Amino acid sequence: MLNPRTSGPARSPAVAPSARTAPSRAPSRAPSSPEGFTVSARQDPRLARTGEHWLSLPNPRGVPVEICAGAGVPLEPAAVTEALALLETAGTLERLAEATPGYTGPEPRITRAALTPDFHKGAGIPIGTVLETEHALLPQAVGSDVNCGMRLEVTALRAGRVRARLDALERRLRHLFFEGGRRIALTPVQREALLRDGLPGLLLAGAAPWRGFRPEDADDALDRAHACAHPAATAAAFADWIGSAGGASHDSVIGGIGGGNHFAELQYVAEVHDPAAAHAWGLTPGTVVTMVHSGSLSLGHQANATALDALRAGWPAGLPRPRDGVLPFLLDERSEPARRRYLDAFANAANFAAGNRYFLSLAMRAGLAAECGDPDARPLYDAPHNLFWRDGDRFVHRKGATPAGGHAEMAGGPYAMWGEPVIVPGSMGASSFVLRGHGNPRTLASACHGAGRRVPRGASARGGDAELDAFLREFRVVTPLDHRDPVTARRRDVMAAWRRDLKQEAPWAYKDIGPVVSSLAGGGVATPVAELRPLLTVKG
DNA sequence: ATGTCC
Repeated sequence: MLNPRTSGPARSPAVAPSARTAPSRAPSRAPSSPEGFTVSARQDPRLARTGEHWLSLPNPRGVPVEICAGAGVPLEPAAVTEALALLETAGTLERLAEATPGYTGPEPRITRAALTPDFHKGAGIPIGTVLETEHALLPQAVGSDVNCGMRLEVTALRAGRVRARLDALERRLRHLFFEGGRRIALTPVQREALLRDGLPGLLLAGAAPWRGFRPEDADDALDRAHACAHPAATAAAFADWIGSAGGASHDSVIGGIGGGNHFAELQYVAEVHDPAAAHAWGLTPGTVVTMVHSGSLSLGHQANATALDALRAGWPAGLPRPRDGVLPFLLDERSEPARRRYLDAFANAANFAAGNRYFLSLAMRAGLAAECGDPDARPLYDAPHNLFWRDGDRFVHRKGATPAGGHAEMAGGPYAMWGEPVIVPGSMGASSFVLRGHGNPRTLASACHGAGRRVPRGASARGGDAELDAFLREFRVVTPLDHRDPVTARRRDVMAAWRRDLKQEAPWAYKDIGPVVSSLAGGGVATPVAELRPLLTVKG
């Protein structure tokens, strides 16, 4: 079922995403947008190619670092520099253990790292980093949008039915998401249940019948909870939100999409690459799905800020703070109270994010139900890409990297047969992919979380007006602003800000998804199951 | 990515 237009070595399952070519007027490159942020891997002498789909990053600390990226993936030298700086944290850990009074624990270490093909520069640590440590926890290796992730639901609707109702759906979803239509009622007791015990906790505690809710959602949440439900001892860090005004009738936070690259999208299965797995997962051609990309809004930021404040305050006097600002927790007794506060707030934020993706999916269900008939939507997966996983004193941190377990990692659960669903969204207007993971140890069983930014934020704000207009003519984008409304469109200041933000997320600000997905497939990290194309995008 | 400060 692979696209015959793709040429490539027979060994690498070739993927030809139709994203760049299929929507005939879609801008695939932007001559006016700034270039020069990325190079091909062979132009960066710090990288060593070890295979068709693999590079290594030799470093003075001798930490094994594998990068999954074929020759066609553009890489950002600034992000390579950032990755090298991160590895110096190994030295920080040594000095911190020595300088911490009474530290007698095992030597804290960075044992392994991997970069996914979408990696690009982040705030201190590249987005697309997988980091394994022992006896040390790095909040910044998760990122401040704790449990940002993807949720995919498969509906019983066909693309034709949705396409015929797009105008009405657009109005309906605008109302649901941006005009007070979501009306998600949560009592303080329910908010606390969500933050402490996650979505299963909330739904099993006796869910209110929100629009779109199905009783089976509780079972689904339990079945699929895995790492997304983090029990927390307390939700004290978020007492304000739990008890905030609005309470039982309306919540102004939950149900928000967020900004940046976050979205909720109606898509359909355009191509099947792995018929057996696609059939098992309900991803048959023409099937409509809802895809949600969102995080913990302000909660993760608060958790992260709390941790960093504690780390700075407890930093040993006389030990210089690392230049890159990456501060680790040691697993010693002295840092335990602060670490506990962070772990609880982290768990609260992670639970909020997964719950919020559920509520965003409910809004999509409600919109579909009102315009197209019962979508009978069932979650395929909720995949966190900013999170850490703990196994004793070993931590696997993923920042902008998504789990891609294989049969072994998924044994005993609903994904044992085909491996873990890996949701890789393309840039706006482009195809997205569902893949299945193979548990490849070279990436610590991780895949990328998207196409990856190619042009830094801010830089991409310049130029690209013609391309943005072409994009907006081609694709249906629902935003808080109706740019086609004559009154709104006359507010030049408002429209300028809106266009600036949208341009930062435009297709030309991102890498092509094709070589990225081909790297995952060829490298044996995850193989494509189905390709999805957008019908309607809701942008926060 | 976030929501807010000057």
